[in-house]
Amino acid sequence: MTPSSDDGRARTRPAVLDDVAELAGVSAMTVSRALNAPDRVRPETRARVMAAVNKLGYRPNPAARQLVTGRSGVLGVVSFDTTLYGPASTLYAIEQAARQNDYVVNIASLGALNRRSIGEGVERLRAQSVDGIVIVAPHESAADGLRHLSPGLPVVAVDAGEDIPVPVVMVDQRGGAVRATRHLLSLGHETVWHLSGPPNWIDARGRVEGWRSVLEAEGRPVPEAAAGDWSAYSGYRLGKRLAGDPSVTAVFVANDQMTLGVLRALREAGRRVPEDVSVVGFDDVPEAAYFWPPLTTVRQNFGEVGRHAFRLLLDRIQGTEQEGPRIVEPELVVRESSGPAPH
Amino acid sequence: MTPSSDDGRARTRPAVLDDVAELAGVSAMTVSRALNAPDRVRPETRARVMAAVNKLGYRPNPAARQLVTGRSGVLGVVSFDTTLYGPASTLYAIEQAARQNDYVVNIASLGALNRRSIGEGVERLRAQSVDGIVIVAPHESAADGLRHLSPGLPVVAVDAGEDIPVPVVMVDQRGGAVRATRHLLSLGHETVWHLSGPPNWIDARGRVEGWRSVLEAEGRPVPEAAAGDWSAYSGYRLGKRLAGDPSVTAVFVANDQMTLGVLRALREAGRRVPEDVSVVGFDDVPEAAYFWPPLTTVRQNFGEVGRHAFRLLLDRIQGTEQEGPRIVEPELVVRESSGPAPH
DNA sequence: GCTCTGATTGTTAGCGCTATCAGCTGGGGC
DNA sequence: GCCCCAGCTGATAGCGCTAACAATCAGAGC
Repeated sequence: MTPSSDDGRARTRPAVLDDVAELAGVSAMTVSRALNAPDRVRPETRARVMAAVNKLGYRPNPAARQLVTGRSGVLGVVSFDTTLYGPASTLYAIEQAARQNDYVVNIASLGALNRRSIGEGVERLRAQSVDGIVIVAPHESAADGLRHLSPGLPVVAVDAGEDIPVPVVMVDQRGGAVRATRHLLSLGHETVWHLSGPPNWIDARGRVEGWRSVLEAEGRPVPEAAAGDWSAYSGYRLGKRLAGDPSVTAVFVANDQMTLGVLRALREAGRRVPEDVSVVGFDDVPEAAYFWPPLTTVRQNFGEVGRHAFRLLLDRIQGTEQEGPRIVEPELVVRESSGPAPH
Repeated sequence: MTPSSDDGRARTRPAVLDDVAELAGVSAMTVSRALNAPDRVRPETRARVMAAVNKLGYRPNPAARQLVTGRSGVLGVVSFDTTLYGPASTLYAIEQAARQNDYVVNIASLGALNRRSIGEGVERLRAQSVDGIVIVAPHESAADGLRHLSPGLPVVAVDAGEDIPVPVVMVDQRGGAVRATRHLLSLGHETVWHLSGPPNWIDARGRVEGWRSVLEAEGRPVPEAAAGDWSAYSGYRLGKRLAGDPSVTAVFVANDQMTLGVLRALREAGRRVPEDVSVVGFDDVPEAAYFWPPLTTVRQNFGEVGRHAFRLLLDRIQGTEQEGPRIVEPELVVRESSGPAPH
């Protein structure tokens, strides 16, 4: 199992293929085959080789292997701020999927989101000879950056909108927003206000579109949407403005963090949730069920997104261009922050 | 800047060192030097080489370089659940620091925390020939796993407790808990209850110790601490029990997520915060200021932790064994969830 | 003029592995 | 008996790069 230490001599350098070959009494090539294509070696020989491998604690040198095969077994993930729940969860899912397929994951977090930084992230990974890249950056600059990619490396994107020269896995933001808005209308609210995410974020846009489309289809007044920056602080600030307007009875907020701020603003203004105002968030972060009141929100299945993205990338790397699912449907989770419209 | 495409011929294979050498009219070695040790090449020659590099869009092959130098420029980070705020922030900081020093980061997230999984994570990274590893796993099993590491690879740990055969960067959990507890006592509370994290987590233990030590030093009654699992749900469940006991006027909770659950439990029981019960959390997640009421909590500077860990690892890789700071002091952030004891 | 020195460049070899083809064996078909 | 083929193993070469040493050259010193 572990390198033997029972032979008295101190270990000088790590074992290489030739050491194993010598110990097993075969050629280096046979060792290589025993490891990489076991069926092409007689079982008995294979057993001898494996014994030698274990005895010496041999580990293949990936650099040498890559040099000759051209593949590294490493995937790159370019992402913005992996501290946020969404990107972190997606990254996590990609990493899990990658591990199960014997890939490791190399990350390039971006300090800022713009076309240049995306390009830099990709270049940094490419310089490491990754076999493929997943770009998690649901921002319009990402779309922009993706159009200027140097070719020759499999790339897939997550939540990058349409009109992109690479395959994209996305959550149906629009659909999620539609569900949230319909839910509020179905509770008797005359219309629904919206606090959006930053307008240059792809998913923020999708949510605005979904929300607006429902109101328009139903012939409801469409209040102006104010944009936050995803933070609880921005939700609080915008929420204070909304709280002062007694005609506001239903608010759909772009994410759960902002919603937390909105809830506080409403409370400070003495408006009860859901009796006076119904609130619906987006994401379903693990804490959403413990907000006060427990938050009705739209759950994004980031795990599924990550797994699809990995699968799509793997297909491109292997040239097996089967079309996997690329749209993940979010799900409305009704809790207590939404209720019947006050009369 | 970009590979030239003005030469008419279609690009067949990526340029290698010899291609650059030929175009520049020098030997391969000179190109290598121009790239890696610019002062050892005449400026004029260097300029010719760089021109050829740009013209061909040449990128060094890291596998080939690694094969001969023995260094990969890759660091590994082993971490448990990078979805959580703490690990995610630490990872992020490590990655940023690594980037600034021309390292890239490979991640190995663990699905479970036990001795075997830690070993597997390390092995997986080691199999990729990383130059060093940071282990972010503040769990007793990590400590255990660290004692069984195969040697020969620089490793540092984050929050791994004492008694570990590798250098450790840690947040002074004890100190943070002491500050939180003293703060509550200073507000006139007779004693402080504690809801802890899982007992086999190193930092959960440190917080318990700090809390207990203050109560003992002050001769206050030491209530039994109940253990949660870091989740808001567990905080809610444990909080309900505390909420039923009217003698409870001050609670120190092991992290902010659990605190969110506690706040909800108290509210449901009709106990006001901070008028009836003061609550202090730990971590200062970005949302803590928007809890209701805004949360008094202990801020951990994960960024600093990550940077120190990287620096420490780099020192070990380079053999420059200067002692950097290894303890990061957390800071009490007083907001509105703590107040004077009721009489 | 001649040697010596330092700056610059080139040559050789090899890092550890696998692709490719060659060699060897034994058994089946004729 | 002979050939052929499949099954297994080995020899050789080379992936792209850099460490180590060798070679070259101009100018300094005598």
